[in-house]
Amino acid sequence: MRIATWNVNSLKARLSRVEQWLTETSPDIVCLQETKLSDDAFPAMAFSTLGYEAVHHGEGRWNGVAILSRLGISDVVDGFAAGIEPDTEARLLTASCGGIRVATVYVPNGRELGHPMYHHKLTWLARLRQHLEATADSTTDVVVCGDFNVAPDDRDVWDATACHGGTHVSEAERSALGSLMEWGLVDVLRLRHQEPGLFSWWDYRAGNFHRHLGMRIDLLLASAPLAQRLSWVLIDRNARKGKLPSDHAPVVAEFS
DNA sequence: ATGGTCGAGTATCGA
Repeated sequence: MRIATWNVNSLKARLSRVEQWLTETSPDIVCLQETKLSDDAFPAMAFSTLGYEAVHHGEGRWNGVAILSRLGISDVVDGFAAGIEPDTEARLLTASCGGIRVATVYVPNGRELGHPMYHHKLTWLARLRQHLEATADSTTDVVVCGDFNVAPDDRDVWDATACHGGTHVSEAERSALGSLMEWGLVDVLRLRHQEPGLFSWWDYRAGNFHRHLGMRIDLLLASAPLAQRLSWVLIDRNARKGKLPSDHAPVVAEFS
C-alpha cells in the first residue's frame, strides 16, 4: 500500500502536474493540501478518470484539503471531531481508506513568533491531538500527513542559526508537534533516513530550491504497528523541478 | 540595493 502527501499550492494551478505525478507514482491513498478551491470547483472527475475516489474540504480562496483513494473512502469528517472547538478554516479532513484512518492536515503557518496566528498554530496542534483521540483508537491503523509548518529538528532546516527566531523551528512548535506524536505516531521518513538536508519545501524566492535552502515540514506520520510495516519512504524532489511546480515536494511511503 | 516568487485576484495579502 502506497500513501502520499503533497501540498500542491493551488490544485487549479497544479492539476496537470498532479495528474501526471499520480500516473507516474501510482499511490493508493493521496493527501493533498492547499487546494485553494471551493468544494464545487474540486475536479473530482479528473481523479475518477485516474481510478480515485476523492473527498474535499475547501473554502475557496485559501487552504483546502483533499483525500484521494483507490481503496474506498468512508466515515468522512470535515475539520475537527464533534466536541472540539471548530476550525473556521478548511485545514483538516479525515476518512477511512482501505482499513486506515487517514487525516490530511494543513497546519496554520503562524506568521511570526508572538503573532496571534502563532498562538493559534499551537492551539490548533493541541486540538489535532484531541481530534485523534476522538476519531481513532490504539487498534486502528492511522496515518496523519500533510504540511505541518514545523521542522521537527535542526536536521530539517538548511541552517539552524539562520532559522533561529523564526516560526517552524521554535521550541513551542516542536513541542506541540511532539505532543501530537506522543499520541502514538511515528515520523516514517526518519525510520529509514537520518541524514540532514532532506527537505520537502523551498521558498519560490531567490532560487532557494537550487541553492538547497529548504525545510522538511511535510510529514507522513503513522501509528506504530503500521510504521513497522514500512517498506520504503522518499521525498520526491523531482516534483519540485520543471515548469509551474508547487513550492512543496510530495512525500511517498510504501507499506507491506 | 537586506530583496528575490508564486497564487489568489486585479490591490494587496499570505506563504
